[in-house]
Amino acid sequence: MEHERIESDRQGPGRPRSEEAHTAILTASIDLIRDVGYDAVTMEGIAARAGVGKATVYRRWKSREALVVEAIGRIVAAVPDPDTGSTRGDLLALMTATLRMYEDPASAALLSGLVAAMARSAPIADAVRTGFVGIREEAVRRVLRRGMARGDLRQDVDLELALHLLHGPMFYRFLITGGPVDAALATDCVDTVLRTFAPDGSAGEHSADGGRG
Amino acid sequence: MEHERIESDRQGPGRPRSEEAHTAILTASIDLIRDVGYDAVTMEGIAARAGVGKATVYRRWKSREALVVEAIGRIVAAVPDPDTGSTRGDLLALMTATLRMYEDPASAALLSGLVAAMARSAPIADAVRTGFVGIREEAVRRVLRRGMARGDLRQDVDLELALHLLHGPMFYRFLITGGPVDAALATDCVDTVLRTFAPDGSAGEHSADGGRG
Amino acid sequence: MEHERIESDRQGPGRPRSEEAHTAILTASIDLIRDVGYDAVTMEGIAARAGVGKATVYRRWKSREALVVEAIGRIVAAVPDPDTGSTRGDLLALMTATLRMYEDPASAALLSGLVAAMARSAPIADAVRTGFVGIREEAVRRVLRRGMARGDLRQDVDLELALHLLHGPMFYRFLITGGPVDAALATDCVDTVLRTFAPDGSAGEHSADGGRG
Amino acid sequence: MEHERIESDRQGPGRPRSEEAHTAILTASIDLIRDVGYDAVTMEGIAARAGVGKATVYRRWKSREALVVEAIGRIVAAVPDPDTGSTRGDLLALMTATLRMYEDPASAALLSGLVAAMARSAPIADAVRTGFVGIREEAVRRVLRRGMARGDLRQDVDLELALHLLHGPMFYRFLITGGPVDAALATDCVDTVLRTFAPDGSAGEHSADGGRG
DNA sequence: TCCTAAGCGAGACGGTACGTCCAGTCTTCGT
DNA sequence: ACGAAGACTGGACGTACCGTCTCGCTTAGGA
Repeated sequence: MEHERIESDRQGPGRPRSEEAHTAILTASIDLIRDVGYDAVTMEGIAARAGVGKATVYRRWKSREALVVEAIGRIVAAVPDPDTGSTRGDLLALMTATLRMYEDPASAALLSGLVAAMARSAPIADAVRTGFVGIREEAVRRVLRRGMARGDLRQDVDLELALHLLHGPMFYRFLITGGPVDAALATDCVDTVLRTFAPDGSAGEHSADGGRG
Repeated sequence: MEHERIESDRQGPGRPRSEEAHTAILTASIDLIRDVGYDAVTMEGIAARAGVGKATVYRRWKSREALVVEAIGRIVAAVPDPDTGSTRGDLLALMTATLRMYEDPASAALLSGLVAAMARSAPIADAVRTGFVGIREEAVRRVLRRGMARGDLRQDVDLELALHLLHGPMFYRFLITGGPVDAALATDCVDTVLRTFAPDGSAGEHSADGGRG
Repeated sequence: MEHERIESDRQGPGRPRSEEAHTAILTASIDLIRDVGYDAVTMEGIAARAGVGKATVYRRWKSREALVVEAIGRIVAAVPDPDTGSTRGDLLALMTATLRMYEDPASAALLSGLVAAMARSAPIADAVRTGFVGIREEAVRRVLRRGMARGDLRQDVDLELALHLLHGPMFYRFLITGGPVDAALATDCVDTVLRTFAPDGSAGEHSADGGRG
Repeated sequence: MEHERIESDRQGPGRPRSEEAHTAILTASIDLIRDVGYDAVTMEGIAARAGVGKATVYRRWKSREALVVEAIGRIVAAVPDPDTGSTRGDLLALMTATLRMYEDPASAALLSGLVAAMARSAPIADAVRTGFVGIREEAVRRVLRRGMARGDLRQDVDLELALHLLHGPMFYRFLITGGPVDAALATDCVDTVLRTFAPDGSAGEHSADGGRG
């Protein structure tokens, strides 16, 4: 998440960085994204709105993307670790959390910007993969492993394929088709995974219709 | 596609517009998107690379977006309309064509640039959707409808879901996880779709293993 | 004088440079030097005061120094070439003209600014020497040569020494002691020069008292 | 000389100021003037070169000028009080001491900077007048008064005019014409003063040629 | 032997100006 | 009336210093 965040954890010499300024900058960033849109957000504008010098912004984040990543990270960072008793319930809970990210305009704007940044910058891509995406993927893996242990799924589930089947379609719809990223799509993806990796003797237990109708 | 293109079809008085200049500008745009990415493309840079005055660019397109939209239209590559006899063969043929796009470094760079552009510009997003993506999706729909007619698939296939299950995972891997977009993934997706929408009496006809081993 | 001026005499293609902008920039520069002093003059301030973009300033002058040098050139006031019939009268006329420069608050402020600029910039110093000071010195030399020809002065007058004796004390008082730069001082300097370089047989013709009492 | 020096003579409670830091700052200042020139000297650079915090510099001097004045004061402070037996010898001794100041590059750079500072700051101007200039002027007055008592000069010497005739020309040459401030000029000035204020019966005792040839 | 006060190096703070780049518009000349 | 060339105003970029303000840490004198 802090992919380009300039770290300074240890308390070295010198005046410590102001947490006030930090917060003011992040708040200003979010406000500006919401007010004028991601493209119109400038470092100069953020500094001015936050009542902060430009150098204070650059001291903490090397780029606008890095800053916005952290800003929005404050909103969408929480990823649940659901335990509803059924694999289907757990997966739906995770997907619903992800849905909320797509549905919130600010988060969606950030996500678009992140993808644009990832397309051109390997470091940003890595950071987003490990920080932003990684924790969501790990949550999915946890649920799937629990499902295998529980017997809801086959023992040889291809975790990576399942992951792609769950996240890929929503991502594609969000970025490419521009259609609604809604509960129906999420449910379809979950049921597709459940059917694909259903235990041998129970094919059809979760029918595609069962999840929607 | 020509959403913001400034038209001038009628042959008024004075020197007619140079078709050379037109082409040079579009070519320069595509080259620059490939080389430096959409964000780093500037009108100034396009004009310079095309050996053209800035006013000449603005005279024809009123924004960078409008220009890029038209440039994209020029590179909508031909998409095959395979008829191998089986739905699985047809889908694999389509996916293989798409694969080649991801695998070719130049195409991949362009694709990244397009996504970045889409993320920042609704008109570009629309243009890419209807032009670039649309023809690929239509090819998939044709194959799926033929499969339904042929009896390879259920009669009530959710075309949109199928489409997302086919393209989403590859797209996600390409942009987000950065992993290999290869035949294995393509085959898994095809088989997932075939199983999900298999006719009622023939579940398991195409096993996931069968498509890979 | 145009030491760092960026030349563009030939009329190439493209929009010609605006003479309006040029004048506005120079005027703004002079005004600002007068108002806030050389050190406090900034390119940003000049551009703002002139109602001009910064790039327009930098397109014409590479540096603040280069700009100020040309601005100075514009204010090289006319220097009289008096011919009162006597060397003493001519010198007093020249010194009175110089006096007016010291006495006028605006000119004095500008002069201070120039000296400050000269102390920090060799190119500016050169420009002031040749453009501002030079013509005044040449006027003094003309009068002295005429005095030598007329027989008011010795034939071997050390022109440079005379020049320093005339201008040095007033300059010193203006900048260093801060005392009044008045007619009394000017007259004393003139008479000192006349006595120092009086023809051999006429020492004391112009007594120091004679010029004041 | 310590015009803006911040005093702290009394030994209050708390840690006393480090004489090491003091010396390091002054040394760093002189080194930097010599190395990069007065213009390029920054408080930040001085502190860094001295291995000292910026606050330590500002605690002692409130401006760059104040600091540099003291720094160079350590070199050029001494003014002789010559007694060679003749007024001419005494004046030449004083002027030679002043000459050395103009000839030393570091001192000359400081002098330029001081004039620039004086041109804009009354407090600095006053401080330089009373400190830097004052002690030199007082030395000249002492010598002239001794000359009057001795009978080398008239009893009604205009001390201020004499002072201006001695220092003005050198100062003018240094700042304005940029020519050499050398012994020849100094001697000419001294002899001009001696002739101007020679006792009534002894005009020409010190001819201009006598002082040079 | 602690306490208090002021010093210390370090470096972050809100700012200002730098010199560059590009946006989008506006002239000029030559074709 | 087009073309290219390039100047125009405007404004964001990322950097360097400004002079001030904390930090944690000495380093003294007085309690």
